[in-house]
Amino acid sequence: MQTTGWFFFTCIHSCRPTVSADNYYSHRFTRYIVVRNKPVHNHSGKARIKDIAERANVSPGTVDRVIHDRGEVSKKTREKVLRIIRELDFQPDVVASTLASKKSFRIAVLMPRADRSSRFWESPATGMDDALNEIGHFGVRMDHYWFDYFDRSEFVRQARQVLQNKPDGVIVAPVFSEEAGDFAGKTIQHSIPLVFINACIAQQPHLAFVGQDAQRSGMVAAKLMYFGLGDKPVLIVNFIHKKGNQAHILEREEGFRKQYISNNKKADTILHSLQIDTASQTLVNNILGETLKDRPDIQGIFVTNSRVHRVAAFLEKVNRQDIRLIGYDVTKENKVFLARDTIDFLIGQQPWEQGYKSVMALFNHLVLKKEPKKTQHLPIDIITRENIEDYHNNK
Amino acid sequence: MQTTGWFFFTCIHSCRPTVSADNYYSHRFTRYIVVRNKPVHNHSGKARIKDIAERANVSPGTVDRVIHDRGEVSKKTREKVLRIIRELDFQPDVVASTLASKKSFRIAVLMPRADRSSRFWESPATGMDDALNEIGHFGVRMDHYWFDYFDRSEFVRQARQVLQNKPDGVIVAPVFSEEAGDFAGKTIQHSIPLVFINACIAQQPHLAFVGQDAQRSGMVAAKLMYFGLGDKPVLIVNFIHKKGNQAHILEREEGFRKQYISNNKKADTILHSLQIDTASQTLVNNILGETLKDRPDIQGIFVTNSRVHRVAAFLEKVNRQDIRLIGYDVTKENKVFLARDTIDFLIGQQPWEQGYKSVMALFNHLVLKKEPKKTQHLPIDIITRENIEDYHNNK
DNA sequence: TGTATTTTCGTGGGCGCACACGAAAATTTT
DNA sequence: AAAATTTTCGTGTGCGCCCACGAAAATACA
Repeated sequence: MQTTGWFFFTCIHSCRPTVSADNYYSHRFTRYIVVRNKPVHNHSGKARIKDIAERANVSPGTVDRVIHDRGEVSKKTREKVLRIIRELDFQPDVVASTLASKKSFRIAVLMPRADRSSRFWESPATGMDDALNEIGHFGVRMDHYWFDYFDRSEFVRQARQVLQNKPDGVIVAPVFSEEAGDFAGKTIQHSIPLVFINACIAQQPHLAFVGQDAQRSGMVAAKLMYFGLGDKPVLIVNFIHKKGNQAHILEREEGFRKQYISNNKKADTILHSLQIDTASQTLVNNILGETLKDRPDIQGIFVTNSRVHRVAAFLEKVNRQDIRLIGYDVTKENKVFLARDTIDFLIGQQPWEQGYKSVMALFNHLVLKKEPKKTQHLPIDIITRENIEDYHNNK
Repeated sequence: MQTTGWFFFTCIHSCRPTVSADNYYSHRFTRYIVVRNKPVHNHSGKARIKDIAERANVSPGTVDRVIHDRGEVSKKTREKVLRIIRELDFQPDVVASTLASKKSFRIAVLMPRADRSSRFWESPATGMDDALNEIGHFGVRMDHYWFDYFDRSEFVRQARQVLQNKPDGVIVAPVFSEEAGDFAGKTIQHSIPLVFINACIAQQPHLAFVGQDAQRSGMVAAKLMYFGLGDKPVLIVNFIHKKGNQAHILEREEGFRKQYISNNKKADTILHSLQIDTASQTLVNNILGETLKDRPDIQGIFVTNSRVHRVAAFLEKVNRQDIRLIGYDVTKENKVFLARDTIDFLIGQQPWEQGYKSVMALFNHLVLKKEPKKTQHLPIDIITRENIEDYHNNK
């Protein structure tokens, strides 16, 4: 890749007109003339179907049939062609191929819509759009099937729609893990490649998973908390809707606990865990208020998802900004409290990248025929008041 | 983008054979027949050169000449064609265009080689390679012009080489800002688009800058330091080679100071700054040893570049791991100390992304004819022992 | 051995665009 | 008004691959 530069370029342009010695074969009867001493590759340095055909003494059509496994080729020729393909390391020209086939790929995206309760899913969607913009020329199309983050039945309905429409590839956010598992199973049956975004159902076969290592993100949070607090007691808050199924949120707590305990030299570190199943600020205030009355020694709070702004609002209300607060995701609400330093750190999931990379994974598979990395863990971003602007800048 | 899905796809495939009603024009004399009521777009939904030609009553060749501003078109026809192009919102098909033109673009990359003193530049190179892999089909080539990070004259020599070879686009790491400024000026003269990577010379016109906001990264470091230390004195260490010119490294210190002071409520925060111009560990030990003897109250050290591992080694030697240590970049050496918690945080620059995005910026400009974002600030990564694995995972 | 099938293959016409070539129209010169 | 230029334009070929069509070769059957 380093040495193909200037000289080579000159060569391309000056030599081209004289090199194209095509049509070595002309008729079925005369068969093909094997041209010895002819360079393996044509001027562009890459073997073409025509080159293969010449070498194999067959027509381009036959080579094409072999390449696409379209049958109608005798075993013997097939093998000869395959051998030569390997010999010349033939790689079909994606550009020409796209142009000729005019085939278009449809990617179905099954993910929560961004609503007032959380705008989180806006960013992945943007990332997907941006990716599509770069590769749309290859005939890749995208269809969105949105569902409400808390509406299990809508998920199921939309999933059914997706299957009915038989897309060429699927991206799914497995918010409801059981139903998503079913869905994943079915895509496999139809041999539709599937990419998990944001969370993963490891048991189900999939083309790729793009998202964060939940447990490790919890560990990072613990690290930050410990850095600021040392061996002081910490409260963990899970906002979990009882109908939702958020395995990866629990993993975050697990990671946090593991790390925090291992950091602490003293044995009496107190980690208190709290489940809150409500969106009402008043109720949150009550619950937290009582908890803090019970344990006035609590110096830090870790919230395992983006609803950390609820806790922040509470802390400001009771004037306890001294308590260290760490949560997830750069949302509009959280940004306000981060700016005021009530929230100390947010853990970011690089949502834009998640969208971008999921599309790219499918693109690589469908168009370029290259297998993407199966697990694409995104960096765990730590967002502070100071770096938040960059975070959104180029997304 | 959302609504082109299934139905449309069906349409493409079932309608295609019957739609292609070409050759509406046949001879110069008969002129072209204006077909009324014919749909604006062809079956694929996008206008082609041929469609323009029909509408304008000219031949495809003429349209082509207009599109490429190749002259030989009367003013009147030219304007008519342009009007119709706008009307139909014609966008040339990049795929077909690439295939037909067989033009190749050469990107010249002028950046430091990764050597034993720092492997940092390995990652951007990888990112570039990976990007090239995705877009190489469009005839994009890349040539590297490496220089030694400390060798100003080699930079100049290589820069001259680049200009001599007249590439179609340039990516440069402006390590020596004066010389890089000259170079940038010259690329402009030759109207070669230029992308700054890692650091930027804002005065020079450029297509894009991909890198970090240096000052803000210093602020983040300060935030972390303050989170752990509160109002305690901190030492800032700059490893600056006197011959090098690293404006952005000084910006990091500036950002750190600004933030640290604003965080502190007390006025007596001590920030002590130290310049070290040597690679020798022994000398580093001596200098740091004396400094710490002078000011035993120092509780944290901020190192403004990747040579933080020197300080870490010292701290371990004198058994002062209690001192908080923050530096830059995930290098092999730094990783060791991060794993042992001697280094508390590393600030990452997403080097892989820097490489990837610089190439993509040029690709967008050269091939897709879309202007990339001019300033692409990457997120400021905070790397801890806990999240370091992900950081390298998919790069 | 001759005919009907089935298998295996070659050919040709695109895909949308770039570009060279030469011919027609417009303009200038005699 | 005819000839010589210059300007403007249409046509044809090809980029590398896909795919439909039909024809030749191989096999089966009578």
